[in-house]
Amino acid sequence: MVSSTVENYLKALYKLANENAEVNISELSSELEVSKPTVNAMVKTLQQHGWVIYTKYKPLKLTEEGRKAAALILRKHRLTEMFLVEKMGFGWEEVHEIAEQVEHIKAPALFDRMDELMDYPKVDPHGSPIPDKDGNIIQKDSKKLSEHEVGEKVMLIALNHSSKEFLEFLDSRDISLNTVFEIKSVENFDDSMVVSYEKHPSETLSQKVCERLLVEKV
Amino acid sequence: MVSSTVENYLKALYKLANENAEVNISELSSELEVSKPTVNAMVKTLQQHGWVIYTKYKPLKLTEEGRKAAALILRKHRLTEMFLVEKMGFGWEEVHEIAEQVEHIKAPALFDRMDELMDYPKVDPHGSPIPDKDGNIIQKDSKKLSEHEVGEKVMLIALNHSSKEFLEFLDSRDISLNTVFEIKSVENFDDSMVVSYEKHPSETLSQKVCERLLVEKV
DNA sequence: AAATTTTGTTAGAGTTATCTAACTTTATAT
DNA sequence: ATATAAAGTTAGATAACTCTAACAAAATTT
Repeated sequence: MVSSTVENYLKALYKLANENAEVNISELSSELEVSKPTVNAMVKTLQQHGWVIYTKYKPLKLTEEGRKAAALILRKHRLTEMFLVEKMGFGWEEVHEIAEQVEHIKAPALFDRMDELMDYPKVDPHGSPIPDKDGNIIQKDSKKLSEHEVGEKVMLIALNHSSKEFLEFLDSRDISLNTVFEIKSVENFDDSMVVSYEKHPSETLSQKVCERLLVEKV
Repeated sequence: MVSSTVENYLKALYKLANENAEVNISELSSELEVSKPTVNAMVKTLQQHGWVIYTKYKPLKLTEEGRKAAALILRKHRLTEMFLVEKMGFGWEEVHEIAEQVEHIKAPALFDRMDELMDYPKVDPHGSPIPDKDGNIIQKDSKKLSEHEVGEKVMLIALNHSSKEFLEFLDSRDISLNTVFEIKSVENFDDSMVVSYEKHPSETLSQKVCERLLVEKV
């Protein structure tokens, strides 16, 4: 049986492979906060599962089976997050740590039931897509709020990064998925944006925030 | 942080201590299906946590802290089982294996929320009491069906053992918690009982079954 | 092109949880 | 009360996962 440890390496590899296609041992090492020799050793295990192709001194390549196996863990993670929010009343900033543990549970029926009870949700509480049972993932296309221009109306459909701190910041400004922003102005100096939405006629969002909000035009 | 492995030793110790007060290394060894030297080594870990008192060649004694720590794991297990049945539509025969994994999750909020959503249940789906947050457990007193006599009317309030096979047997006879039996006759030869309940005017239950049904007079 | 930095590997060791084999202690039976 | 059986311990080994120190290879800089 695959250990949680191995599953976490696979998840990290998948995440980095989505950003860069090729992944270094060093990158994995800092992503997982373990030493490079530890990653080096673990690569052998991943290779034995057929999840990665590796030759000495070359970058890691995730195989199709690796991609699928990782997506299925992600599926468990995101179904759990959605279940915790939708069916158990947790806030979107509380669910990541719990899902980090629940995702390793070996009980397909549990996740199938969550899926069913929520009527097969397509995204998690942060707008990230939930892979299907075959590990296929449909990424809705969206742009960063920062890429839009004055006058545009856009709806928040997902978040780029979902740290607790960022989620709490959004809570404090009453920003949630599906919030519709109208861009009032863009500050040239620091790329901050002034937007209006719902009961907030004028709110300034820093560039850092605008880069993390994924929106689509409405 | 306490590993699941250690938690499983503690659980087993707690279970055996409820049956015998004093527990042998050998008993633990066969309960957990690990070798005696392995148990021997683990006892040192349990001792370091202050969960057990041990001197060479003497039986193990669970401490009060050990009892409490074990009860809190049992609490997580039983809340999970009840949640799976009550809120997720699982059958009582499906939940043990899942709860066996979920009980090791370190997220008090998850279990508090289950508790709250179910309005603080007192028993799990098999009628076993759910320990409170301080590890206190209220054992309802009950007798085995086999200890009752012809003519008595009794209600099923819990099960002694909850193997999947036994639970499936009960399902097949439409027996569930709160089923009220009237004892029609007792067979001297094999101690089987003929009972009537609900839509079953006459059903024969073997002694083995009658010993596993915990009932109270109605 | 050589020097430096970054990246990757090897070697050796520690921890946790497990095993078997061999031995000792305690309990049981004749 | 001695022999046998059961229970417990010690020693030594293994597997998974981690580390640091030292070295080698590859990439980058000057």
